[in-house]
Amino acid sequence: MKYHHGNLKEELISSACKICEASGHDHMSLRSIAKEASVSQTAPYRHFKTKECLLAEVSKRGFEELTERLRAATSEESKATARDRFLEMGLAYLEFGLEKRKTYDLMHSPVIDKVEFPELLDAATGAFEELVQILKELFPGISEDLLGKKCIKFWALMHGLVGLLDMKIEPEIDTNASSAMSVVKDDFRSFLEESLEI
Amino acid sequence: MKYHHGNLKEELISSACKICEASGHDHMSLRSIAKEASVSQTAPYRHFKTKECLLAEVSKRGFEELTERLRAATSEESKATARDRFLEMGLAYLEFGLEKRKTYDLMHSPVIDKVEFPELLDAATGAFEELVQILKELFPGISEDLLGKKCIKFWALMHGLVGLLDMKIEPEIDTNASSAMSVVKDDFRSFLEESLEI
DNA sequence: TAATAATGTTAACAGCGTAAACATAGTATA
DNA sequence: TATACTATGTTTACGCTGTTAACATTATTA
Repeated sequence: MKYHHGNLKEELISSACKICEASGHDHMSLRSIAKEASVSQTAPYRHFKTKECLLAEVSKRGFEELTERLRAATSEESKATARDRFLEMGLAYLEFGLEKRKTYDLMHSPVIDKVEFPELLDAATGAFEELVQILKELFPGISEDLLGKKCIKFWALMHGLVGLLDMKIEPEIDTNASSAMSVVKDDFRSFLEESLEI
Repeated sequence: MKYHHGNLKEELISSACKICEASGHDHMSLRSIAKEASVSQTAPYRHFKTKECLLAEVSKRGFEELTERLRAATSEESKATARDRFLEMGLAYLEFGLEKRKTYDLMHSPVIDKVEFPELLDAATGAFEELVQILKELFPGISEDLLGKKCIKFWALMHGLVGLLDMKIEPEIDTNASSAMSVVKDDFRSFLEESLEI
């Protein structure tokens, strides 16, 4: 066991990511992260000024993975139509939000003030840019105003859906049949397509 | 200063609400809440089994206020059309989310597991029910499936918008003019109306 | 080779949620 | 009315947390 770790910063981040997705960000303690990386509890302070800085890094990784997934979904290599690739992107967003729900929560948690972390803001904007690109392709020559509205609408709808999908707030309708949410799931494609209209 | 407070439970809740909206729920300590109510730091334990129970009560109050605002917005006393009252409800939701942003965050925070607090779940469902009612009025005889889809769509859109409205993730469009978000704000009515279609 | 910087550890601090033991006040019962 | 009981408050204490300061070890550089 050597005194100097060599790659501690990276290992702390991946330990933090692991703990975040396993237990949720409010159960992430600096000490548990340090322990996960087999290092003393104050070692992280050589690499991160505060706990929030480490959490910001985890959040940033989350946005980077989201960006990557969105990019893959809309990749032109798939030869599919722009509309289909847009739909794939919607699915990819939803899948990320549900699969990595706890990380997704951290990414949108007010505990990290994005204004204080420009790189995190960039990562988040990067994900948004994937949406902008596919919409520009889908609507060539679209006005900035309309593009903005479509972006916000899609993003809000997806973000809202992720938030609702594992909450149990549902209308008291058709309780013995499938829930309102599963209706959306089953019909996600038309749900998404409709979000293109405005 | 009498030993027995008389109305401590209520005062603890309102102190908690106050601190929540002032500082955000991750800065709410049981001790600071007790201090705000001028009482010893363990006094809350005579009224709440854990801190989470007190937070759940704050969250519940939030959903009750939201429900009240939605109900007021769609009140038939206004003599407006169902469509207009629906639009008012959308505005009311957004206003609540932005005005009481920190409470709104608590209400949707994963730190409180709604499944463990049936009364909280009821309060949240109550707000949702306001939406169900106005949509039933707006679309008489609507099928349960379609109603469910419209509910989810509206709810997700509103929830997503609140989440986005003070985040700075925006597309790089028209940077010298108004932001994409302000476009949505200016055109909120048509944005909302469109959400009725599906 | 010696000084310095980088990166680790240990010790200590105040603030946190919570439990246990105790104190006081209100209420029911004899 | 006296006494027991219950409800509701306080004090004390525990382990966990983020963070700082002081110290130890290794790597780098003059």
